[in-house]
Amino acid sequence: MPFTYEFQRPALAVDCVVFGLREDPAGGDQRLVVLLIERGIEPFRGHWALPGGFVRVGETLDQAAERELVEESGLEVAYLEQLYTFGSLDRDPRERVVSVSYFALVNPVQHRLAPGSDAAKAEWFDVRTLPALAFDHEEILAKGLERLRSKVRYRPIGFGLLPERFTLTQLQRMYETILGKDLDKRNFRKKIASLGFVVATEEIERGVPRRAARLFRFDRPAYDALSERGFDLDLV
Amino acid sequence: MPFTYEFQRPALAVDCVVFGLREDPAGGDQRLVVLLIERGIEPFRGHWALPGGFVRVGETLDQAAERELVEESGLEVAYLEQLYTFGSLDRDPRERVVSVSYFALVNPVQHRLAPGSDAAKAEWFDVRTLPALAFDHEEILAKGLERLRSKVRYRPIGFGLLPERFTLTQLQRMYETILGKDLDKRNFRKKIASLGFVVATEEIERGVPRRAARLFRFDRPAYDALSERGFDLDLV
DNA sequence: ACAAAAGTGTTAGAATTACACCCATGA
DNA sequence: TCATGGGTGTAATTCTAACACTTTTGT
Repeated sequence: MPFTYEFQRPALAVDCVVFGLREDPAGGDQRLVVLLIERGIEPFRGHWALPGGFVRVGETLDQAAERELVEESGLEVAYLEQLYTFGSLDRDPRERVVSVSYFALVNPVQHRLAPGSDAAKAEWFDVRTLPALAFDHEEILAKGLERLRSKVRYRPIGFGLLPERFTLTQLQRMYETILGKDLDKRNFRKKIASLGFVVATEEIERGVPRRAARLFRFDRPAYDALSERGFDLDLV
Repeated sequence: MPFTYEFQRPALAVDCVVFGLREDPAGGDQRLVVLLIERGIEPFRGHWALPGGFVRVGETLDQAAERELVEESGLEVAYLEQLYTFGSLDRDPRERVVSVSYFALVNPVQHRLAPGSDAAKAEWFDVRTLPALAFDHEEILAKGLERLRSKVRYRPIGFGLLPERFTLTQLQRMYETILGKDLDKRNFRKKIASLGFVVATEEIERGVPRRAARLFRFDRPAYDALSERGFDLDLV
């Protein structure tokens, strides 16, 4: 080992803030939800926590985050990005653990959860009514929410929360749910149309008890081309 | 140790992308410069690298970043924030090292460098004409530049690159240098005046061979009050 | 026929951009 | 007196925000 003794090798973990959208069972409202795991082992056994775990040998940080999500919940994420690294000295009561946090979005078909081995159970919680969390996970979650709310305004990440094909009303409701405010339907559609990377498909909704809406999709190549040439979106 | 063997304890380092502004000796141009260290030890001995080093026992990540800056260059930073954590497997030829990168701004009076012990020498480089860097430091630096250029547009961090008291022309030139484009003097001043947190002092420049400009300062309490009530700036 | 959401334009006000000259100072 | 940057306003244009009714479809 070429390093002198005073350098530390803290344990290295990843923790994931996973967001989804869910229809409120009572009332037609939509809610922003986050995935939590009930811890099956100490410390904080029985407490709710963000899905996560230790980084393994030969595994990058991104890989560790994705693996933990699959292991603990069976999820495939539509969007994953690194959030922030938490390194206070006493964030884990066992010993020093540095945690690299991630921010993930999953679309509605993924919401069926298959809890894995080291998690007692996994559940979606409305971000406005969270239980007390283990470790410093409240701080991590707050950082994730902040990132979602700011980034969704200028990058097309919100599509990760929707199915492949979506209606403009679904798209608008997604923004309304994340930003916590109502948007004007006509102005919203004007803006979306002007962007050029939300394109109509030939399909329409099926099986709805009303006039069926046209389905749209996010055209990533079109977006990439635009953002290459220094394009700025400012959605909403 | 409560952890099973397959978990890794990579060495943990911090690396800092430190920006400053410098007057071009030839021609009145201003340049955005970044601090690099010539490595005095292997690996990459003799190569230029970002200032940084290993995190010590009992030291948070932020503390490690600040300490490294003082040790390697004698700098006191005006602004420091965490940037991104790099965890590819082979970024260090010795063994796995995970690096938490930081992004720092220093003001001009700090530009006198006092190289420390484990750095052969420290020097400022124009960001447009960088040498080849050690490790994955080019990637880290690119991330830092990207962060600076995007964040400076909506947060008042650019003041970290200026002296306490500055003229409006200095402020404008700072934005022009970072963003790489010219701004209109009258529109720029109108915008700054409308923000309300760049306030005139009683002082004017001294010792300049021309009409002296009024000095302004950044009023942090005024900014904090504004940004509390959901204010959005959109500088420039 | 009715309920429920889909779809569609215009106008007023606000914000942004383009643009040029006189002033004060020190050398 | 000259060179240098300091300081200032207006008009055209673009963008944003407010606003309501008709259409389609399934029950």
